[in-house]
Amino acid sequence: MEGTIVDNQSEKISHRLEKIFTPAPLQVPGCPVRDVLDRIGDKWSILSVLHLGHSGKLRFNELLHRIDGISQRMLTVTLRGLERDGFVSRRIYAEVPPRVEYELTALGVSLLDQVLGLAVWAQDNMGDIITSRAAHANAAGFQNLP
Amino acid sequence: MEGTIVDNQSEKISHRLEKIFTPAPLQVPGCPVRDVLDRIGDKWSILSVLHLGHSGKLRFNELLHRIDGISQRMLTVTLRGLERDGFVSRRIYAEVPPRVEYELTALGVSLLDQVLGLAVWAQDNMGDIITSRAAHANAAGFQNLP
DNA sequence: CTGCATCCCGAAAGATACTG
DNA sequence: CAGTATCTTTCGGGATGCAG
Repeated sequence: MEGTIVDNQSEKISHRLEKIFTPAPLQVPGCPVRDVLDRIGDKWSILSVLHLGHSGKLRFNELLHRIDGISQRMLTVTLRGLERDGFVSRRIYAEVPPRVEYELTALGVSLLDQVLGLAVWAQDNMGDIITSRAAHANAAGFQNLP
Repeated sequence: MEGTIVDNQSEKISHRLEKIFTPAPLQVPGCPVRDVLDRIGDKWSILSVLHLGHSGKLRFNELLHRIDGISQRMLTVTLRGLERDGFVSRRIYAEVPPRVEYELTALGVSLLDQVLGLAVWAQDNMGDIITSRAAHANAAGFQNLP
């Protein structure tokens, strides 16, 4: 496999591809890549991580108001998942009224580092994506004209 | 906000966080980050991109057999989405039997580059995640004992 | 071989109301 | 304030059949 776009653009890419495909070829059961991708793929986890990274410690209601569109229930579910995987710490203060603070762990910060790469990429390349979508929308539109 | 874990670990992180949060604070409608994250968050897009990056040009049935667990329908849907966003090119050969080859575009390769960061990270840190999950499973187990 | 159309189900997500 | 409980709705995606 020589001369592909991948090889031409970045030698590092093929090295990392080997690393990913070598142990197990991305099989569904028990594949780390699949597993982590499923987590960060859900609707709210990444947003939560980005906000926690941006603001540091945050209380439940602070997160609830910062993450646009999330419901109380989904914030709870999301935070429980992130805590379970060790990305977020949950600190409860025995006060009245109760106070709970969430913060990224070291593992969470290292995840944030990766996710930021993707987020910045998304911002930088959104123009190209929009353009491509518009082109395909036009092409599709021609098919359906009366 | 000084002295947070984020600041201590990597100065670059805060710079990129600013970049992400500056234009619009991750609002749901029309946010590039959300948009791209939704796409790569679906069950099969990333896997398809990884396989196309690994093998170069691939035919429909080759992809179907390499991506463990995907159905014919979902492969079609996934490839259409990736093509629409400009990540994958689709080349049809007017032959009998018909042949269609898929390949990453330059934009697709640049996405692959980002995704690989995440994939390698996932492999490297899976141990910690498993450990954390086990700990929480035990903790939960105690709550439910008779 | 490629891949669209249709039907259908279970899981995920939203809305709402209630509690320590 | 910080959740939990419950109900309802949405929808991803699997199975199947058909077409170019």
